[in-house]
Amino acid sequence: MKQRKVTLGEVAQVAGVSRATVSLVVRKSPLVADHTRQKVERVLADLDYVHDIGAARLRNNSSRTIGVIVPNLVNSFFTEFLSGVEQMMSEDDRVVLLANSDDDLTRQSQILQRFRGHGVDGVILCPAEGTDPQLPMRMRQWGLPLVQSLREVGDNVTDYAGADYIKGVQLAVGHLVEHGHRQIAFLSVSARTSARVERLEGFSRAIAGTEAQNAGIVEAELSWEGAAQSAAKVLALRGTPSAVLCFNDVLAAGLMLGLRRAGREPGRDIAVVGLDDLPLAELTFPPMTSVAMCPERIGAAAARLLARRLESPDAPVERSVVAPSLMIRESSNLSVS
Amino acid sequence: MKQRKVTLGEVAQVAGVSRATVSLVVRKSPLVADHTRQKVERVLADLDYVHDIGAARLRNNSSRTIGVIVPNLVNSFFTEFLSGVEQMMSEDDRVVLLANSDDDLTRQSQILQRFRGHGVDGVILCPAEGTDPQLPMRMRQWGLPLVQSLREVGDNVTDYAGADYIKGVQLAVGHLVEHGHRQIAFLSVSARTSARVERLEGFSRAIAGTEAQNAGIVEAELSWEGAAQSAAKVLALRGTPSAVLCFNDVLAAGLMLGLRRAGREPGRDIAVVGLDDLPLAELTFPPMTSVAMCPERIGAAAARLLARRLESPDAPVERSVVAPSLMIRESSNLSVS
DNA sequence: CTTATTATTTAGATCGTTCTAAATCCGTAA
DNA sequence: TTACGGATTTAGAACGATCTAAATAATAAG
Repeated sequence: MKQRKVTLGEVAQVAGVSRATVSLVVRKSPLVADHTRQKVERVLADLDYVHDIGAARLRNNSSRTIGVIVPNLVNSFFTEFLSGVEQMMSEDDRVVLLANSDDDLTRQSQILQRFRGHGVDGVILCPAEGTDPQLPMRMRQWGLPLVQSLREVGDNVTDYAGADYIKGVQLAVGHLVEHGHRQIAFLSVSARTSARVERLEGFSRAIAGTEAQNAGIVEAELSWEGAAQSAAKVLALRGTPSAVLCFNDVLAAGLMLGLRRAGREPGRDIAVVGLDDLPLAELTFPPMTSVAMCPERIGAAAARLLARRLESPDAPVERSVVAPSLMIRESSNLSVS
Repeated sequence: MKQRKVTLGEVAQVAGVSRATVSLVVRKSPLVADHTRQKVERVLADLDYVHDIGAARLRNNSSRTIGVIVPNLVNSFFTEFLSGVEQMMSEDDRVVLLANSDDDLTRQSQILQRFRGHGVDGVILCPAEGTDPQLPMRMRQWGLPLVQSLREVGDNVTDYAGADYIKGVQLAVGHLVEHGHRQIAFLSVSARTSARVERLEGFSRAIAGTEAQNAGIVEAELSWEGAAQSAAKVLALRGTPSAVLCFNDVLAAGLMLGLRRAGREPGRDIAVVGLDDLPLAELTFPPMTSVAMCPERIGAAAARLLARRLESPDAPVERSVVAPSLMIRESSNLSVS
C-alpha cells in the first residue's frame, strides 16, 4: 500500500535529464532553459514528487525549520505569541518546531539539544527563569542563531523582541490619575520573576511622575483564587486605594471576584486595571480595562528578526519593542472627585 | 566563531574505533562491550557531539518528528490540546512540528506537503471544515500515518481521539433538570460546522430523555459581542427559558454580559451553562458552570495513539474518547420550583 | 591445541539532495 | 571553417548517519 518515495533520480530518468537539472528546476533556479523546465515540471507533477528537505539540508545546511521554546502553553499570552511566530514563519515557508520548557532549566537545555540534533536553522527562545546569562554565547559557539523574546538574559548580545511593560504600567497609571485616583495599589505576583521586577519598577516610576501615591503592594499567588483571597488585604491597605493595578489579567479577574465577595463592586466602588488584555478581559464582569501588550505582534516581530538574522548573520543586534495600548472598559469606570 | 559540526567519524577517530561502533553507542545498542562504550561515551561528551537526527532519518526513515495541524491557535481549547500533545511527545523524545491551518483547506494541504517534505513520522490533524473525506486514504497512500483529533472525516478509517459532546451536553441538561428547570434554551453558533451539528444533536437528544422542553434555539456569531447581543432574543423566546445552555464558554460569557445589560442577573434570574470549561470559566461573574472537555487529555490521547500507530502500523484502528465532567459553579445556582 | 560458538567490531554501500567543476551546445565573429 | 563566449547541462563527490554482511576477538568445548 505504502508507495516508495519518488526521488530526484526517478524524475530525472523519466524526464530524460540529469538529477542535477531536476534539482535546479525544483529550486526554481533561473539557470535552466524554459522548455526543459516545463518538461521537468510536468513529470514532477505526474509522479507527485515531494522535495525532501531533510536530505537537502544535509548538503546545503538549511532546514527551513526553526525552533520555538516557550515556558508555558496554557497561558494565552504565550500561545498568542506562538501564533504570531507561526504565522510569520509559515508565510516564509518555514516550519516551526514547538517545545514547552515549563520554565524548567533542565528541560530547556534538553530541548535545545534536541533542536540542535534536528538541525534547526535558528531558535526563538523565551528563556526560562534562571537561565544562565552565558547561554546566548554558548549558542553562538554552536552556530545556532538565537532571538530572545518576552524575556532576556545576557547583556544585549542577541536580537530581542518584547513588550514594554514599563510603558504599559505607565499608561494604566496615567489613565487612573486622569480619573482622579490618588491612592493606587498594585497587586503583584509573589514569585520573584523578572516579570515581577519589571512591572513593580514600572509602577514606582509611573507613580513618581504623578501626583498619585503608591497605596501599597499586595502579593498573591498567580491564580484567580490567590487573587480573590488577596482582596481583603487590598482593602485593608493603609493607603485605602481607590484603584488597583494588577500584575496581569488573571489576577485582576480574580481580584474582582474577591472584591465583590467582600461587598465592593469593581468599577463602581473601586477601579481595577489588568495587564496583558487577554481575550478574557472582555468577558469578565464588568469588562476589564487592561493594557494590551499584543503578544501576537511580538511573536511576529521575533519571527522577522530571526528571518533577518538568517539572511545576514553578521548584521548588528536589533531590538524590537511593541508599544502597548490601553483598552478602556468598565472596570475602571469610576472617577474620584 | 562558528564551530564545525562534530561527526560520528571524528568521534570514531579520537576514540580509536569505527564509525559504526560509535553509532551503536549513540543509539545505546546492547551490542557494544562495556569498556568500549565507556571509552566512546567519554569522547562523545568531550567533543560535545550532537546526534544529527536528520541525517539518520535519511538512512533509517524515522525522524522522531511529528506534525500537528490545528485550525486555530487563539482558542485556548486548541492550545490546551496542543499542550497535551507536546507534553506526551516530548516524554517520548519526539519533536512537534506545529502549524495552523486557520480552517482553510488550501493552507491545510500546503502544510501537509510541507510536513511530507520534512519527513515527519506521522501527523495529528484536526481537519479543517470541509476537508475531503478521501484525505485519510490519500495520506495512507503517501505512507503518512494519521491520527485525527477533535474532528473527523472519512468513515472510521484512522485512529481518532476526541471529546464526547453528546455526553457533555447531556451532563449539562441533566444538571439543569435536576435543579427543576423545565424550559431550556440553546445558544448556538451560526456557522454550520460539524461541532454545531454535534452539540445541537446532543441537545435534542438530551432534552428528549427528560421531562424538560426545548425552549428554543438562538444563533449568534462566535464572539462575546455576538452572544451579548443575542440576550434579547433569548429572553424573547416563546418558551421563556429559565436556563440557557451555550455552544461554548465564550458565548456563555458573552450571554451573561448581555443578560445583565438587560437587567437579568445570570445565576439568580436565569441559569447559564457553558461548554468546554476553558480557564476563563472561573473568571466570569458569576463563575460559570461548564462542562470540562479536557482538551489537554485529548491531546495526550492523540499523541499516544500516534505513538502506538508508529510502533505497529497494522494495528486495528482505535478510538479514544475522553469523558467530559461537569464543573458546577455559580452561574447555574438557581433552582426552579 | 583445534574447532565451534558467541560476542564485538568494522568496511563499504546507501539514503536523497546539492555542490563543484567540467562538459556540451549554440550562435556569432574572425 | 574555426574559435570563442555565454547559456545549459551533467558526472561524481560530498553531507552525516545507518544498514548489511562479513571479519575479528573471545570463550567454551572436545
